[in-house]
Amino acid sequence: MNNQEVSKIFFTLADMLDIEGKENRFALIAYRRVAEQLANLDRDINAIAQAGELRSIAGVGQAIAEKIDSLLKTGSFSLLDRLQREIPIGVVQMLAVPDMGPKRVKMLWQDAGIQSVEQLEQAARAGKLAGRPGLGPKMEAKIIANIEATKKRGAADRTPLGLAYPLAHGLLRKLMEVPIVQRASVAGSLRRMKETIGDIDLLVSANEVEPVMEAFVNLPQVAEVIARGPTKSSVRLHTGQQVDLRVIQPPHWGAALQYFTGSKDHNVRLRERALKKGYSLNEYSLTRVKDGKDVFCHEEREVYEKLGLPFIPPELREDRGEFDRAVPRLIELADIRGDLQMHTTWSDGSTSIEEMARGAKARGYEYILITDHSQSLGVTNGLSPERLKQQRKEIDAVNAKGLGVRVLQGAEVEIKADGTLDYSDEMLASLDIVLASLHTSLRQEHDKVTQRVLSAIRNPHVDIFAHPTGRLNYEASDASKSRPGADLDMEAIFAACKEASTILEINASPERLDLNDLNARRALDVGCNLVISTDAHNSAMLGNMHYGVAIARRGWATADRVVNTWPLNRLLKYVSRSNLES
DNA sequence: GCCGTTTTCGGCCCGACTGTTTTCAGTCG
Repeated sequence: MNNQEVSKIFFTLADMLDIEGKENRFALIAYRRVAEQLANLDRDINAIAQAGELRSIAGVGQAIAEKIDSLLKTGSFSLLDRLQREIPIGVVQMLAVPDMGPKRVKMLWQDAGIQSVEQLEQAARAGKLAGRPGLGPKMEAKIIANIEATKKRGAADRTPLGLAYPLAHGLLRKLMEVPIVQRASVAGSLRRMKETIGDIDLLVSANEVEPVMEAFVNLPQVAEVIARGPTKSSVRLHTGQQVDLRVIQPPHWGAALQYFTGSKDHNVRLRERALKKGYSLNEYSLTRVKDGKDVFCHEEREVYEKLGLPFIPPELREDRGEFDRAVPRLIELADIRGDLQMHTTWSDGSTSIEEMARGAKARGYEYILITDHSQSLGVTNGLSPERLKQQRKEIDAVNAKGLGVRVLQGAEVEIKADGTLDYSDEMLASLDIVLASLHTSLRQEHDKVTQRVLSAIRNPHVDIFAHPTGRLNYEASDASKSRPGADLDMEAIFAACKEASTILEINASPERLDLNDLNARRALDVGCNLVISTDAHNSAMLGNMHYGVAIARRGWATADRVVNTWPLNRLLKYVSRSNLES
């Protein structure tokens, strides 16, 4: 059982106890906090259990540690067994319908015998919900609409970052055109740059609320207004995403931005700390408990300062130790000096080498690495050894033009199903920097695919292991192209990369983001170095770098551990040194 | 159920909006 599966069981356990309605609500909070921690863990839960270190996980005490142990050894524990016997799974699934919480689910299950989302829909359509306690005709209609919307959106209830980011900033630009708007920002998981986004949260400060709300709900992207109050409105876009807008008075900006950026768990920890310092914190201000005096924070930074904390960047606000560990200066986009994965018209890209070089120069880069595909990847027009030699001549010619950016020759070399590489050692030695990656036979079983990758990582000519897991995460409309990553032993991969000085890539392409944040953090803890590359297939895609930087920041990366922040001579020395060492 | 520069018991973050209500419960974040 992996981390995500164990996490899910604790979420479901809390849901079942919630429906049952007998358990102390703080116990539910405890189970949910642990579920959240498990989902955010950067090490394998089985390894932690074997080491007897379960209680080192925040929120895990004696009782939950025993439950996890039992779960990993036997697949269940007694409380879970009992609840699963007593509560049909369809009843729990009703909680996924918006406006259906534990109280309503329990009431409809026990009083009306409704045991699934399908039965809930039938009952609502038959008019059998209205009239029951707390339910009227409006809620009945809403539940039908909610079920329909859920069906329409399908399994993908979260929006990939690469889609949500431009969408949200487009809306924000429109809101900033409203004359009375003073400041505006994205908030929530989007500001934290999570790889997928639930709702898009926007925050605006203005002295007057109504004109902003009016502009918001009338934006052309809005399909439906879900809620509209004096400080907050929620809408659904034609593209399906829910967007929440909060409008606050200018003096509240700092507290409000902090509050609406979350995460929820981060905020709970922060407010606990505030209480210990004698303040109550809400989205408007810090309030001194002893005399009720409000302390306004015009800037978000002041909230942390007044509580005696360093500023915690949004990407770290996940209750993953950010209050207990020293917060380093994280890498920034401006630290990036070059891009070390891109494709050109030589293989499956649509931009020439020279155009890529010019695009990189425009972004202020000092160097780029051309990494067209190797020969066996036929669908991408991968390069034969002969064409690779011809490409070198073109690169030399581009460098001779003095564009102000150094073009290096590399390749994205396929790690074939048997673990061998797609070019001879002699060919690899002729390249400046070599990437190796998986595109085929991703579904090999755990040990086989891990060994295959380990042999590539240990090849002295391989400098970078690119998009390590191979996962793809397309938006819902294109979900058929999505796929989970290979079943790799990441601990073994990280250990081998450290040993061989092989660099691990964070692929900044929005449908990859691979390594993800948790893997990046673990890789850094183990001692590996990273590279952030766009994998651009045209010069516009070089602009995806900021997504990769965000993932690195979420992994607590400093610039020094990311090799494409280094000057070129340091980078080249490093990769040649690693060749010699191995 | 967890936890402790208010430690082994008594606390546990804080508020907005809707619908169904005559003052609030339920849901959501």
